[in-house]
Amino acid sequence: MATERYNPRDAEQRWQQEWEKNNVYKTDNDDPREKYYVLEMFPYPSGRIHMGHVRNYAMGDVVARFKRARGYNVLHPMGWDAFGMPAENAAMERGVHPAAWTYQNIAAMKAQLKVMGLSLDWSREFATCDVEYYQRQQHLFLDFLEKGLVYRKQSKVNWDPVDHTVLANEQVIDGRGWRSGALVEQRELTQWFFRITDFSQDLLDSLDTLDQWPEKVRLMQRNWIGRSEGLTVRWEIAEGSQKTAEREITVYTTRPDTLFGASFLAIAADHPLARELSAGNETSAAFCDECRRAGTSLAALETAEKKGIDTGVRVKHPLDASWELPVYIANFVLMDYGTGAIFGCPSGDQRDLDFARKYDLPVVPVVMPKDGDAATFTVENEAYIGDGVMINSRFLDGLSTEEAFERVAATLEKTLIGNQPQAERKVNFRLRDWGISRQRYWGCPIPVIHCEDCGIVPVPKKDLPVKLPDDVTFDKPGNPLDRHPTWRHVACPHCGKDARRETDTMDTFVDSSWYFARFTAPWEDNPTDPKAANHWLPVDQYIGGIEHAILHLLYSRFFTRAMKAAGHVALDEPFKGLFTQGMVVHETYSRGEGAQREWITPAEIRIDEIDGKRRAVHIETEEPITIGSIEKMSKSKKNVVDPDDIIGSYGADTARFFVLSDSPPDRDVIWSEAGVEGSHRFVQRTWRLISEAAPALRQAEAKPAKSGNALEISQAAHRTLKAVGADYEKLAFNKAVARLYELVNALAAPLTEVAGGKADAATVSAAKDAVVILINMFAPMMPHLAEECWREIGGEGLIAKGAWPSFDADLVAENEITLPVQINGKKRADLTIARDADQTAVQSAVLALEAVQAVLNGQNPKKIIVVPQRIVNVVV
RNA sequence: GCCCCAUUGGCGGAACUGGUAGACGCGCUCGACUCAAAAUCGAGUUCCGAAAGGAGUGCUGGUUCGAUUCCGGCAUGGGGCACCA
Repeated sequence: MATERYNPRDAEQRWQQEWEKNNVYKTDNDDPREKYYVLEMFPYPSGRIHMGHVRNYAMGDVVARFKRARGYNVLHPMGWDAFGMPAENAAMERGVHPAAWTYQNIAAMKAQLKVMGLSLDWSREFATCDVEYYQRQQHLFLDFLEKGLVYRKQSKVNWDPVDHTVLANEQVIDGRGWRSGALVEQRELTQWFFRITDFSQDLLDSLDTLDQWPEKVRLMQRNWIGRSEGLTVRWEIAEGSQKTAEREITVYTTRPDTLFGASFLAIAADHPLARELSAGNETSAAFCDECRRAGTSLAALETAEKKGIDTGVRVKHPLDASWELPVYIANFVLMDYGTGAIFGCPSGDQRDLDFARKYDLPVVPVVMPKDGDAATFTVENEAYIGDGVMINSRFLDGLSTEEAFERVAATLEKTLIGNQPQAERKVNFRLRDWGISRQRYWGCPIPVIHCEDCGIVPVPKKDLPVKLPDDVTFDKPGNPLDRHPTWRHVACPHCGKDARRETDTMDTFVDSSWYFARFTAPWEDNPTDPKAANHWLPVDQYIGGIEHAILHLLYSRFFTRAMKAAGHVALDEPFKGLFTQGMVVHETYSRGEGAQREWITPAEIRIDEIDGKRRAVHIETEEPITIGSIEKMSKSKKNVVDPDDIIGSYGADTARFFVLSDSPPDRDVIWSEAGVEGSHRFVQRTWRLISEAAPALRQAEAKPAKSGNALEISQAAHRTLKAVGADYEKLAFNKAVARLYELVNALAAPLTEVAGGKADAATVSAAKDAVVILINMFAPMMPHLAEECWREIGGEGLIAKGAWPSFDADLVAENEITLPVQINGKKRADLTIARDADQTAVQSAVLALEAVQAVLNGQNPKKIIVVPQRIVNVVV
């Protein structure tokens, strides 16, 4: 009777070869069945996959296999997000060419993914650094340029004055360059931009149609796009104040109702007026420089202490010309948003209030809560930002905030200064155009040529691709394309004169903004084959980390619209269903500080617990290591766990099953191996139960029992089948796992009986039916074990090509239900009663219960609440 | 700083649309098998309490017959903030 333990090392390889031999996962674009496109966000080829990848791809694979079993023609491709900074860093640190480094990493990671047994169509694989891919991206860029979706403008970068290099925000640590340690400056460069703001309103409105996206992602995008309705208001500069060439300052405000609470104007350091004043004033120039040094990131800007300086310029209040207000240059005002100038109403905005207190500016409350008292309402250290009733606001007093908004808007629209209205209604978006220029080598070259006579000349499509030169060096700082001896020299396609290539490459977000479309016909000479793209798109189920909730997804949505404008696809929204899986997070470990800080992988350290305190030491050197915060697994922080150990000891199925168990897939998990033994036990237990019963099962016909002893077996199997199918549809893998455990627990005794030859024919048939269902249910999660079990019980063909079984409705229905009985909201008893019993029957049955009688003590209950099919609550 | 999310036993978590809190797994305890161990099987396992019973879903206040679930405030942790991908 004893069978051998399941050996994943042997079985997994065998079945992977079998699938490959049969081309099971190769997708035919002309297959007539209904399509289903499932896609996981493709990985950056950092070198090794980590548990976060395993989790992501295991989920996608369950969906792919499940949908295949449900009869769909499934597209499930894989590729590589292969351009980006780490390859250049490796080149600088180790002298490897970025291409060599990247392709080696891809080979290593592909091997790891292969071991996982994913049902991917590898024939469609590509890397974004393949010339064949980025050539089509250049084609798209030229099309967008032609459609007016691309332009150039001045924009700021982090400049390292020692390394002569543009730094990413990530590379700026406490205002200094990560390698040189030099204070980072901001430099203005002319850079390329995509006009994503052309689509602001549409990108916002269409969020409502994405009903298969998580609400939180839609909300984040809505806030990011940041539509606001407000007023631009012109403030005249008062005579007799600081001299300036300007006559007025235009301010954007969403709160014109609070105009009578204004106590200052604040302008950005890059505002034309600030620049003008700085030219002749050292203090103001120094302050503006300081603001610019703060870094390009919004987070850095907003966490910095709020500061400003008085320019000496005074402006006239738009509703009272005799009222003059000071104009400050302030570090919290952004030139990119609105008009680069605001009016500060300290009582209605916390930031303005802090600023006013700091510089001793008046604070006049102008809005109070509806039920407030105007005589006593004051604002001290907390601004009142809500809606309410206007006070201290002259002709607005007593109005609601909305009414006041309208009155001010109507008044100022009619007031003319120099024949122009003083104010105009304006819809404003927080969303900015997408800067795609990168001063780096390892990216897609922007296919443009600069000619002294002809200006900017697009590279003709017939001259594509603009290939990256291979012979580059990274021993010197700066962009290798810039200092390449020949690459940038080229004849102008227009006039033939000597000209130079654009040396900026594209942001890697561009690469990932259309790869999903390329997968539909990766062999096509044009960027897409519109027929294939329109057949497969939108992606039915897109799965990836929540960290991409805004940028990647928004850029892809824009790109799809731009591609539509250029005729490459016929749709707006690329992703119909989105699932944001939680991240696999882990503690970080490091030694050294600041720019010297060096990250250490978990594999290199040991955790000791001394007096209840956790301490980390380096295994090799025994030196103490700093335990840092818990963060998403990333190559840069090295807090990654390689799945090879787990797959090596337990097999891919156990690893897949384990990462799908327990945690809800959209929740972050702190990585821990505790519990992997349980998953492995389940694999072995399932194999043992099935293989021991297999000789008997092979002979039997699968037939659910409708009555008798075996009924329970069939009910358990069919109820689980219904529930697991629903779980897979919702991507609730952890729940499916729990149900499978329950079913196997329930089948253990009958299968042992069958194996021992002690079961009657009806039981053997019901057991066979249950086992067939069981194997099909765990097949999407543990495909190798499923094939092995399937063959063992004499199944025909491959489970990977099999159809999802259907459940028997009679077996799923419940005739009797057990109602919990509460007394005053606390459960005191159970009542088992026919499912269709009516309210009165339930009530009298409840009153007859001993527990209820005891509490009632002969009296009548105050109230009995019967929630059909759910619960009874007796109120005493 | 701003936007979004999470918080339930020793641990991961379950609880459908407001209706039995703790399914399932891990760990632990006890038992069976064994010369012994591993593997396996069985029983128990929120906390307090001998028990009866009581308390309990980060904290706090509210709505409700009834709140892990809805609303207000707070705390802690995580993600994003436009050049990490």
